[in-house]
Amino acid sequence: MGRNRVTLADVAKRAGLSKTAASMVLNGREGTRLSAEAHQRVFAAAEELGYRPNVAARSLRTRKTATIAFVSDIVATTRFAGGLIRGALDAARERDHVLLITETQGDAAFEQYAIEAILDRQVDGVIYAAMATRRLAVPPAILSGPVVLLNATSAEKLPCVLPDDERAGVTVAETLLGHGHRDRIALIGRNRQKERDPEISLAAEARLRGIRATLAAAGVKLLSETFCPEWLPEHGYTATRALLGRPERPTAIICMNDRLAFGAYQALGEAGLTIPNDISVISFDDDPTASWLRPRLSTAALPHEQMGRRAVELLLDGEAESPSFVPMPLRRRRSVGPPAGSPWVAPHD
Amino acid sequence: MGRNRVTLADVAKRAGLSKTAASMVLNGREGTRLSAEAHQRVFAAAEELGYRPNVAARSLRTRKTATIAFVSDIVATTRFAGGLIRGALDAARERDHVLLITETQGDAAFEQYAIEAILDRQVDGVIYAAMATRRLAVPPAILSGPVVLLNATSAEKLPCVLPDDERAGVTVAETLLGHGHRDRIALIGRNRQKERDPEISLAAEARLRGIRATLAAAGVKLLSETFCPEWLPEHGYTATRALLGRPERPTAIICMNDRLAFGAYQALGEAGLTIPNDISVISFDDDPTASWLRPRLSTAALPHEQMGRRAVELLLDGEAESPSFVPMPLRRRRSVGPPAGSPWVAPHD
DNA sequence: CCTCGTCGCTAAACTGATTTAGCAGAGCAT
DNA sequence: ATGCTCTGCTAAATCAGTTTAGCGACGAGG
Repeated sequence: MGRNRVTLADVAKRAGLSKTAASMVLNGREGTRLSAEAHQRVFAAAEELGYRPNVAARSLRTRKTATIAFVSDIVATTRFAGGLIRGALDAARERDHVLLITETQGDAAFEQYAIEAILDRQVDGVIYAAMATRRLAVPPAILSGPVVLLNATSAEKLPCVLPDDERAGVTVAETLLGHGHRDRIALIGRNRQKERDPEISLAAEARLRGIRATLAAAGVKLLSETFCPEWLPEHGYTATRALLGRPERPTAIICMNDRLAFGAYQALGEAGLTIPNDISVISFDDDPTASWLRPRLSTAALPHEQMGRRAVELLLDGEAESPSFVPMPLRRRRSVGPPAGSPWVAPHD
Repeated sequence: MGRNRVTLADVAKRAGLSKTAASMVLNGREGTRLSAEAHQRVFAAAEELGYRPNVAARSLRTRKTATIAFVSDIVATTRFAGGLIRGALDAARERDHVLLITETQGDAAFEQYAIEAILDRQVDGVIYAAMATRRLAVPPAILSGPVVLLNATSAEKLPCVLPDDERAGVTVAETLLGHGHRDRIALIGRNRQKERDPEISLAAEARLRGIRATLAAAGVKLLSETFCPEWLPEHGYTATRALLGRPERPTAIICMNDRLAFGAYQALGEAGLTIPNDISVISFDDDPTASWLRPRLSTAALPHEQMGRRAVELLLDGEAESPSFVPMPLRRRRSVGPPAGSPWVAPHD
């Protein structure tokens, strides 16, 4: 790859100057006393020869590689990863950086290997990303340089980027209240593990907190809270069926994520109920399938692209206070309406 | 990052030998006449000091970076990309290589930039990936080194990795025939553009070819073929509704991809039909949602991980004939059964 | 005793950039 | 004429490895 590349020496020779001069001109160094004419000649020579610096050679001297490592537990392979990487990629490009991607697959040996591989390549910094928003233990080796945690926190109080799940909980609850739902709002997806163990999830507790605070402030209590062993479609399906078997039917269901909502749609469809006429559904994540459903699902979106972008900004530009919370915008679609049988008219959305 | 790393000189000094000796030992060079004892000392010193070579320094001399560029049009961000990257990552790790990821977003300027960025970093080779299986134009700059096309072909007959869509078409048709479906098989997702223009899709034509050849060989004709402007859920929904409005109801529907099948499920559900008792559905891709559906969808899986892996193998190990077709395994789930009203018993699956 | 080959190892060149230290010449004041 | 500063530029060191060329000691053969 690139066998006969033009080197700085070639440029210097063509410009009739020394490598030093060429280097300084091309790097736009201030305070050098090279003549305007020398500048011209160097630029012209570089242009004519199509000169591109050799990053390896440069970084050997400067210890900067303009390369960021994106290390994830397993995120790079899941559907959730796309946005994270894409955002990071964009922000990196804007800063003339490039992304080296590795995956630990949650395996200690792989992690060790991955980290050595990137450290050997002298990356300028590391973005350590998690698939699920959670607290994690950062391998000590990467603490030797700049690190930003993406979708994660750690005991070390490292700079990190997190989705604002609590605020999303507020938004979701407010939306339901705004449509006139009051005392017949059901919640699907309680999960003690996720709520209690920050190493498993930070989202569950935060979303719940936001929802509860908002409803409480409006003097509203949840009709029911259904526990689920996981946040998968089948559990949403089971939970919803159980819900429909109870005497008092809810006017709205909050699902802790879209996969649960997916299952809820299936159960509601089977029961012959229409969304949102009979029951409204609202959720979190904005999984791609949310807009495949009929009616399309209203959900608070995980701002993956923004998060990936923010991580790079934090890493390269510094500043910004540490737990950087990225807002989760509500995707207003068609799954939320006024409570069944109410004379209420939906607000514009 | 890694300010005070141990260098080869440190190792050599500790072993009481020259840098040359240390280098040769650590690289396992044959034909050197260094004593067994010298080997011992170098290994011991490297181990004790935790020596790790500086890749930049090495590659400056050797012109090998043990880095592969993964350039995609837009693939890295979609749900389809995950497996591709994951497979490539795995295969790269096995060969002690690392992946540099960039995205062109289908934009010429971005592409130009991305390619310069990776060429500046002296990557050992490039994997050029497309989101949709198609023929594309390869930017000349990357032809200066080893390239493998992933999920794509080109006019230049470069080495490439493709899913075996035609064989998948055969499998899908065979499955339906195997369950006893004959003359009432409908097809959803015909699309002239996709079938005709290889720069848009290679899959449509290949899948269709496989299906037709197989049915023809069994003396079976398709009941109907429905055209769709895109392969999205809404089009599958519309097409299925249209299908159900016809006098003769199909016993099985082949969808050209899972998103169409998703829409088909919705239409069938609304019509009160049960899968597979009333109608069987089978499809292509194995999108993650395929196993969220009720019943779970039988579909010929795009072998993304295998493909990513194969691309790296092709790039690094060479050999293997060029259009490397990766089989698409059928995920046998619950959406296919014997034709409605038939006394037929489903084969084991 | 001289030459030759082999063994075990090393000095130094080389990769392509950045950076430090400093040189030659011009202009000015003393 | 001498010393000084300023201008415009360059030689050489440096980064951390790999690779080439070859050196000194030793033993064998003539």
